[in-house]
Amino acid sequence: MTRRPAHGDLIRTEILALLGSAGPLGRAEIAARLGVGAATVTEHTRRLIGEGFLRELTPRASGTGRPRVPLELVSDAAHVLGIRVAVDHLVGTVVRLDGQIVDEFRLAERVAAAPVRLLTEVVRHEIDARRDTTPIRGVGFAVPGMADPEAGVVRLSGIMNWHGLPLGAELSRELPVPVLVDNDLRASTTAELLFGMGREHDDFLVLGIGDGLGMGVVLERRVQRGADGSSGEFGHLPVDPEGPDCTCGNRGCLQALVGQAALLDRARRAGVRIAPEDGLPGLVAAAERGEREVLRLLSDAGALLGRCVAGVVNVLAVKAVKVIGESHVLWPYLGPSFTASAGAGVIEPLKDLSVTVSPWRDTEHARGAACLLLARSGALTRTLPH
Amino acid sequence: MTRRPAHGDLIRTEILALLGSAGPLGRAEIAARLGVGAATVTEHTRRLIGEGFLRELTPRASGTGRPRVPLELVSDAAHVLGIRVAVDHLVGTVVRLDGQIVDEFRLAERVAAAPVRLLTEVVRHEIDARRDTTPIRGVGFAVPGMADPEAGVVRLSGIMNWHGLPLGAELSRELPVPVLVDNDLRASTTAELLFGMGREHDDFLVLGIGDGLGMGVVLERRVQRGADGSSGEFGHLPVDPEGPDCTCGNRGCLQALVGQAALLDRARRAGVRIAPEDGLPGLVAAAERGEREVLRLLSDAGALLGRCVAGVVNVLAVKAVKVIGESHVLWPYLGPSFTASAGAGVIEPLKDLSVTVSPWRDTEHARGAACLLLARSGALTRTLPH
DNA sequence: CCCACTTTACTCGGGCCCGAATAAACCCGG
DNA sequence: CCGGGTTTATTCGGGCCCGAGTAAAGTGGG
Repeated sequence: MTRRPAHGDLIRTEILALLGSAGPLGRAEIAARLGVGAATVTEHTRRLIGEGFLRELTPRASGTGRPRVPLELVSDAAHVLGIRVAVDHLVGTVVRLDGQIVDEFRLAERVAAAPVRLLTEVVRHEIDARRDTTPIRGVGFAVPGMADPEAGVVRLSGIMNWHGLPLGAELSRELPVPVLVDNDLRASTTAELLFGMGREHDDFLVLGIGDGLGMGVVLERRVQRGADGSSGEFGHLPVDPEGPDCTCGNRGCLQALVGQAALLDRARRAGVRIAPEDGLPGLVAAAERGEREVLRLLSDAGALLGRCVAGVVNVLAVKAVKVIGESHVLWPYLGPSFTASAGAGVIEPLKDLSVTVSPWRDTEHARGAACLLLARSGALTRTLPH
Repeated sequence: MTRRPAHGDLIRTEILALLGSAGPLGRAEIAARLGVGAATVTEHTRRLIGEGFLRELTPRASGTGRPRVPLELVSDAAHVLGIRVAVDHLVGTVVRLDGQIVDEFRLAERVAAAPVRLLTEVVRHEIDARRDTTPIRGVGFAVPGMADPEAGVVRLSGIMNWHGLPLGAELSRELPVPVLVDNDLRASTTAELLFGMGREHDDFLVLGIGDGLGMGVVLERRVQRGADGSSGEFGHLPVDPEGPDCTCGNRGCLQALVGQAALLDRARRAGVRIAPEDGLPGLVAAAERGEREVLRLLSDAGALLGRCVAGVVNVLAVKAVKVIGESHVLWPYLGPSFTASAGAGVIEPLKDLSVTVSPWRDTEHARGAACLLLARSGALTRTLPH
């Protein structure tokens, strides 16, 4: 019976994201596209203009009728910082209101042992360096593992060895700006909702293929979190009770069969020569060389992935899937069988399932982390530190 | 960007359902349990009392402080009719505000060919018969197949041979009360949300085991519908690409492996003697006799089901599953392996997944259909026909 | 018996969203 | 150049929800 707040400013956020991705629009068109009353748009835009987030352009007559007044997002009115925390490095991005990255950096630090101290240091440095230009209005952190964004707690991150770490609270104490923490894939899912798939779909899945396999779920334009923020553990979908042991303690998880490590392992055991130090690139290279075993392995993996995704698609009846993650470089080899198998496994009314893959860089989760802030535009207007 | 209405009166509905299942409560306690402001409860209860749906009981001092004024649901203030439409019969229930069934009937009619005429007739008769007692305020229909409750259209029901049948619109024209149409499992899921699992969980799954296999999904106290209301097709989860053909046209669907028909078929092929005319009871009898093959078959089926459910649980991070459907009579034989396998397939933080089975009768979907009305209490207060 | 104290319930002002009515700003044709 | 038509934007009143403050109705101690 816990009534979960829709963490306010939903329409504000939608207006900003719409103008950020679809360019200047008149108020009437904003209302139409968002399915919102015209009065609501007038009221919100008035305030957003006052806050400097929007700007009116000169009216342009469009044939007949009163000319619309296009509203433009002032993209640089606010910047937010997004940090992706990985096991052996950090990626940071400075992101504008329209979701575009204006700056990025990478640090080869292992933060697992003393996350609060190290992250505080990095963020403080970045905030200070930008004090004289567009100031940073908030920081988002994308972490691997199960993170509860409401509480700002990392419930369980095996790879970081964190258990119930109250990262949000501790960083909030140290930092002069709002702090949000979420799972890395959900962060990128949020970015998709605001600036990617969300432009065309209210319901979609985000399949994250990388070290692990994750699934972001968006239903009715809400990123689903599940109990304690532990949703999206697609990699631990049980596939084969007789399958190999998984890091999670169970057997035959999807990830233990077609995760990155599993693919490498199986390729090597099939006799493919991949040097220990170049994992994923080695696999790609082998595929590019046309090694039969690798191609078959990847094709089978794609088919299995497609079947599992089809299962989720059938249950939730979504019409679109976006594929992201560092293993996207394998997509030329996974994709065909994935698409075929997903199509074959999906019920008739969903046969036109759209599967999208787009270029992926390490910065994407960091951008997603920044988008956590943009998704709660209310956080952007808190008073800045003096 | 379609903004979906939360089909109003959400709090009204929650108040009625809470009082219907938890007995008389003071306003303060209602507010606390629903996580709603006290002012909101005052305002709503005032109106509900005015409408005759609630009644104040005599204040009872509870130790110290101002005595609470318990509010009681006037269960018989309104009745709704719920009709389950099955391929070879109809089940009707008259349901009170608290979700209890006050009357039920069963008709061995095949309505597939002329549904509007037959259903109109049945409902009109029932409304007329009750005109002098508590009048019927609305009718819900639970149909097999994909139904879009917003539009009231049955998109696709193979078993009824309906394609895009606008049942809601046509019945609305013929009937003097509000009409709602939904998929049968989602109807029962709605009943669970109001009066069952929903009392303890905001997020849960409803596994429907019967002729087909379905899955109702409740997230953040909302019954998910998916695109065009076609969510929940758990039975067509692709399990084995080499598996048997399924009625849906694909191969190796879960339902083709462990649906009722599949189980019967496999039992017979394993040499178990079950008369053609007693399907499910025959299977139960064989299991009760302790036939090895049947027990193993059912145990394997339970394990497979549990694994598939675990997959969905992992992705959505729900903490509870309710099992309903006519095959619940098999649960003594499916259940143990189901529970074990679901537990084994679920990630660590979800290991305490609660699996509940409760007695099931044919009337349940009909009750669910009635609950569709109760879930939109606004529909109950439309002016009655003269 | 009256006065703190506690708990419950209500009132009030404000925020947010909407639909309908109104105003604004243009086109064009006579 | 003026009024009808059209599209855009704003205003206004109402519904719904909330938090904070206030009133109500009891208890128990001095």
